[in-house]
Amino acid sequence: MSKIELQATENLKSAITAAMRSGMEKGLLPKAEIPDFIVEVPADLSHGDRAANAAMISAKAFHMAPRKIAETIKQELDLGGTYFDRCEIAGPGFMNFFFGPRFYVDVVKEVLAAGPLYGRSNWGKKEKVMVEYVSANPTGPMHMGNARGGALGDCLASVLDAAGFDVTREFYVNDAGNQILKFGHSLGARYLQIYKGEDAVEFPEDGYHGDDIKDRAAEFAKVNGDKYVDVSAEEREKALVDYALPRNITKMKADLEKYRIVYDSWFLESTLHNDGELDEAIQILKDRGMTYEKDGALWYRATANGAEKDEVLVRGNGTPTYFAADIAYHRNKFLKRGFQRVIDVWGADHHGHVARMKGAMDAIGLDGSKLDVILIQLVRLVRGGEVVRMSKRTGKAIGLADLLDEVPVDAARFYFNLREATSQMDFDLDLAVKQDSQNPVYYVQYAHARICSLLKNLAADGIQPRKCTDEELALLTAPEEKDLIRHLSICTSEIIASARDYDPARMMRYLITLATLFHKFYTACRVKGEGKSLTAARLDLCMAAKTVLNNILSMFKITAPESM
RNA sequence: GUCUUCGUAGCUCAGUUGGAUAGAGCGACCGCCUCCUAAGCGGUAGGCCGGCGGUUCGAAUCCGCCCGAGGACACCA
Repeated sequence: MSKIELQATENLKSAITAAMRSGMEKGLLPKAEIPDFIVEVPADLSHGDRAANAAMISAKAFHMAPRKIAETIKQELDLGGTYFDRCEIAGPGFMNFFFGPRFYVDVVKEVLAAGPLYGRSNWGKKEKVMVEYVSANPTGPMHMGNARGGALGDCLASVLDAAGFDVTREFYVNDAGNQILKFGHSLGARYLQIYKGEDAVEFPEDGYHGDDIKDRAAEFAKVNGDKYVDVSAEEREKALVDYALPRNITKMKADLEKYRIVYDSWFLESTLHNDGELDEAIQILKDRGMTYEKDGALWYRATANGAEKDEVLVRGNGTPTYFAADIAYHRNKFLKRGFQRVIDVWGADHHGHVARMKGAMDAIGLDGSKLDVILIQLVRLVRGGEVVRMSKRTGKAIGLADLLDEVPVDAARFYFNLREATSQMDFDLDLAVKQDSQNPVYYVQYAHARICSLLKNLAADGIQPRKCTDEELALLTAPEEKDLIRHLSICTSEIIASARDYDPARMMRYLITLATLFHKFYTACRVKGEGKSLTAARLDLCMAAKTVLNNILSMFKITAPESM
């Protein structure tokens, strides 16, 4: 658990508050409530390491000019218990603070002491949170939306874990309901076509037209021969679904594992139908007066929770809708399994579903505000500056498996997390495989490889990293060294911010900046061949940078190569 | 039409609950390896923050209207 940077800010805040109180007691400032001011990292670092707006924000309450207030605070300020050793007043009344040498020494020591745990915190207080993502339809292969959702959901789960949440990753398998019937019809038609000819059997208009359906039907025929040709459609389709579905799910698991996504649980929708939870959920809504019957269907009074129109729970033909199952599913997450917070990663096309799911949670007696939905915007694949829709090889839409054939997993995971979920993005296939500085994946990995190479080089001369004394670490005073250390220090708060905003892309930006600062340090400061103490101190700094690079890359399941 | 995500450098995007001269990467141009990986570093050029109003000491950020792009509005999932 890293504390120094958070502590530095907190202590400074207390010191400023104390200075204002002292000013009031001496009659230098009017006795008034101290407004809630902030201490932040200034946009322009040349201004200082931290900036406080205390003077400006108090101007109204104190009826004093901000600069005058700032002067008084500065005069009364005791920085003794903080990591700061200097304060400057600037602009309209900003107070800028500068770290003293002890800060830099302590950060390097802290990173090295914490090692793989550096950056982790208890911010989430072990709250039980579920991240559900991908949850692709098991009737066919996964598409690009699943690829982006997979990278984002998986990395978000990691970020939450690092920020101190108790995280469970889940895949919801839609192995029941309408689309499974459709799946069965499609398989049935393809199976019969094998024995009766393509023209003799009509393929359902709304069926799944993909080749994967043909392939599964053919596999099934190879195993079972024609013995399902003359049985009832129901029996035939059940046998086909029972054969194909587990194989599709196994294939999805395999594809996702290639993508380095491993779930804690695969939740089958069918269990909700089979164990009565679905009926239970519908019954509760009935009991609460949230339903009515119309045109032979059972409706949910969504309009009671502000929705524009009501929704069907059970169709006229007696089968429940996806929506009904989803209510039961989310009730299961919250109530049966005790998740305190549930995050769903969905495609942007589901956005109409968000408000009514939250409303339904309230309607069923749970708290809809504990359900957060991240809507992933569209991905366009681009090659040679042009949008590509179809795979050249298969002629079909490019899927997750196709993408991973073409692009390294490292690049895919990196790229999909480079942008916020809410922004539409272009995935440049040319860039993702390019092995040069245009490609941020390599840029970051190169920083790690450079450190490893440096270590090898020094080891050949018999120099190993060792624990430096405070005096030795205090030699790290070059601007490039201080910039790098300062960036290392904010790792924990960046992870927390990332978790708070559900924005793993923030960590990718942190990582790129970290690489930049290391490369600058590397160019400006030599490690090898300096004095013994300075070499040792710089080596420690390299180890600290390597540690943080490693921690974040492994958090995102991107490899950190020893050499490139 | 209603809802929703957006609009910032040539391109792709940052910009943290309103703050200091609006940033980065790529692309363009110019430099830097007798020295730990040049997959790197430095420099130059490039902006009416979509537009118009409003709130504020202060707006890329908040509010309203307009313009433009993507997505959603099923007894589908």
